[in-house]
Amino acid sequence: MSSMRYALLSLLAREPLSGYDIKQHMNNRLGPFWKVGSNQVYPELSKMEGEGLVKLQGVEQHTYRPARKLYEITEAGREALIQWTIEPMELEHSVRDDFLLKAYNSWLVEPGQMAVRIAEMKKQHEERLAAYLDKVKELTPLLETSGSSHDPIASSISVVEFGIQYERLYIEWCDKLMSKL
Amino acid sequence: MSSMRYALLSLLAREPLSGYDIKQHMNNRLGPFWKVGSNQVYPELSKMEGEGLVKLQGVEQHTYRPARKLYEITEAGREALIQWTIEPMELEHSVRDDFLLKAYNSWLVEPGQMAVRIAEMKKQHEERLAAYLDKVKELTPLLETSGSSHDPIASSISVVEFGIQYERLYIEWCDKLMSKL
DNA sequence: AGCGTCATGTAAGCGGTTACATGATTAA
DNA sequence: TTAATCATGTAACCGCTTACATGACGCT
Repeated sequence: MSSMRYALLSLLAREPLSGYDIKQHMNNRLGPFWKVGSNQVYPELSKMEGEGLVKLQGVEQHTYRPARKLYEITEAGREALIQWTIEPMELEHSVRDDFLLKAYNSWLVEPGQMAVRIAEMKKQHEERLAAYLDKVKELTPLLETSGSSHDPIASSISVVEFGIQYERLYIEWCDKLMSKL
Repeated sequence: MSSMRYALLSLLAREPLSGYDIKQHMNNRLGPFWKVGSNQVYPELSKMEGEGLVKLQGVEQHTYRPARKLYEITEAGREALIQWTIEPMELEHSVRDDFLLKAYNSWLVEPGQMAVRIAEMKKQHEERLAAYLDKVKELTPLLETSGSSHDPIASSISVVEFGIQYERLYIEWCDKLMSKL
């Protein structure tokens, strides 16, 4: 019932991966949208294997290295993922960002100290924006020329573009906050 | 260490409230930015009272109704809140929105079905946007004419304005998704 | 008669974070 | 020599969600 398992399936629907790969993809590539710890990945993969949503494609063994267990999605897994994707949903407590809460308290603190924090936050979001822009540059040439809506790259780009717009809005908001001090 | 307690203190820094009030403020007023359950509010208030961050201002008793315990923030609580607010922080896994994950899977599903979900999501965000706009209209006349950065209303407006921009971006993004189908 | 509001709280469970454990290799 | 990378996993903890419990009033 957790959406975490669907995040794993989302990656496996595109290519076979090991638990380690999945962790890396989420923490580095798909960036800070979704993160996982190994504690979640490995047990969840085992569980899903038991339910037939995922199966072992093979095990790579490089002499000295630990065995690398490659998983692939099954037909049942694909269908479960599609089902979940088209399932109706309600939007929940959207943004639970500590910095928003701090901004809510900005009237309590000295403007000078607040300004430092705003500048720091802005910088971090600028870095994230830059990373997302790089990501788009990296993905765009891989797009199918046909421009089909069934191209996974197109879906990836849509999500990253959300991230870009989000970071831009955050940066603008920081500027506005700053000017109000 | 949880930021939840600072959310409670943030409200109490503005006015004395009961546990019930706090819950209502978070779930209705400050809207879907932050939500709490009673299970968290009441034990946390007790704990904070024990730590001297908050104290009982009095207990209202309306014959038939349950006793209403009004809490106010202490000087120590105020200082703890200010400390937390000006503390440096790093930004974490920002947006963990199920719908983004679903968009990431949109290449797997029929455009027709996806279109329905996008339209639904867009509508929900439009409703939220309308609620935020109302909130700003309600807050703006309460602003101090001086326009001081120490006015809590100004801080409230900043936060709601973030929400407005966020909802606008989300709506635009839904439109873009739709046009790509 | 039944549901919603006010007002306090408790109990159970799960999901996610942080840390730990192993063990060989390669780079600073 | 210390740290990081690859690769799997386990253990402990904590915060949050959902549900339950009480009890009188007021509205439909």
